[in-house]
Amino acid sequence: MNQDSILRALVADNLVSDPTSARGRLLHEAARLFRDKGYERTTVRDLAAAVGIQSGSLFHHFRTKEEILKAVMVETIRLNTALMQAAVDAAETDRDKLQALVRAELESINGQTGEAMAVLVFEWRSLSEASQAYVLRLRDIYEQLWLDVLEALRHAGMLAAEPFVVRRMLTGALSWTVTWYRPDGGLTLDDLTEQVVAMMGLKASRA
Amino acid sequence: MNQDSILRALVADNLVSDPTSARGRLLHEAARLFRDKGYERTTVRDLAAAVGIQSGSLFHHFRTKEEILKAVMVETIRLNTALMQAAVDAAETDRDKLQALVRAELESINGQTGEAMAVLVFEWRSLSEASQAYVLRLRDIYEQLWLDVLEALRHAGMLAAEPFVVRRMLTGALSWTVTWYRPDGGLTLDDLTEQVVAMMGLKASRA
DNA sequence: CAATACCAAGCAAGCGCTTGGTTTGTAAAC
DNA sequence: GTTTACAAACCAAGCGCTTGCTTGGTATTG
Repeated sequence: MNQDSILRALVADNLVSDPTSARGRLLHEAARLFRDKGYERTTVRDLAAAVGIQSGSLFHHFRTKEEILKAVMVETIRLNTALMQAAVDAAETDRDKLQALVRAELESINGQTGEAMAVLVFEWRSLSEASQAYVLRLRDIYEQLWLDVLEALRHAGMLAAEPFVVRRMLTGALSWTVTWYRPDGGLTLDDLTEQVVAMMGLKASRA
Repeated sequence: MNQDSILRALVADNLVSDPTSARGRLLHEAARLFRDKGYERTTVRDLAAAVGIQSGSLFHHFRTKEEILKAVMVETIRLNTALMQAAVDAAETDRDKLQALVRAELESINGQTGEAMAVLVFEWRSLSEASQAYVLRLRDIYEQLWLDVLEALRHAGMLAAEPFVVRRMLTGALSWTVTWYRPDGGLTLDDLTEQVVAMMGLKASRA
């Protein structure tokens, strides 16, 4: 399963919008605008202009502006959960699984879905409470992928801190790369992955 | 130099507003509101109501709403830079200095100045470019404190990754605690500091 | 008696969203 | 293979409300 086929499978199940459809293009532009200017500073007129329609026509596709924000977040989580799952499945050892997760999350934050991931981090409070609860449930699935791997490492004596603390620190550290990492800065995502794993100082397995 | 005397010195030099003055109280309330609802969602009427005056009266103290956001950020950085400097100076070894910095930053994020620190992280884009540039210069001083310590550790062979990468990861990891850490959750800031330092897996000095 | 701090009222602009009507794509009916 | 039918997609206009900020005047304080 490569990235493209994972995306296609989700589109087929109607869990993610086809990027070439009107809805898909709007969500992509919305993610970019929300990241660049913030949700509140982005007007429905901005969103409409970005896809070349009138502001009123937006409401043919979405009932409210907030629904657009929610859709950006929901679809992003769905896609990345599937990508993460594939990354974990493809790795052999727990250490490799962790490295694969770090690499995949860095990719999701700084690659194709980067705009949407930044929105997920920085525009959280602009979601209504009901939407927050919904997105949170999706996020839990995603987080469990991490915790399973970290707990295995902890159990093997390779991890010096509590898995849930480690995961939260990693969430912050990796999310934050969106504010400073630039692929043309002489540091590849592989380099970065290596540095992160090195920094964590995993010990040799007791087993 | 304890924390109170550091604050008093800054107030005396007019670098930070007296927390008991009208301006100081407004900035404190503004930080709280900006963190809770975001800068854009917080209206000047909200701000005025929080200190018990009319919205128009705000503009006697600040020329624009953005100036309030800028003041929150500037004063917070000034205070925390001074606190950090004191923490570093008080520690002996480089390892202890790092631990002191981690502890101090966790304190600043989750303690008294927590609201303002969260604003600094999440409301950055709401600042005008001119203000961003100004705040960035102040931040550089603060960051250099960290880099000096991390470079010393690296030089001693205790650090497995590049200092500037480590600092950026730490910035993200520690900032992120504001979204999940609760002091009443059975984990003290000391515990957390310990876990962070443990997670980094500092090696024994070569010296 | 001047400066500082505030109030009451409201303006101009921009906001999300609605409305009534027109175009466009598609596919069956003839 | 043209006509008819109809929904989806869109436009032009603008409504009602909120926003940051201004104005002219009044207390309060040293």
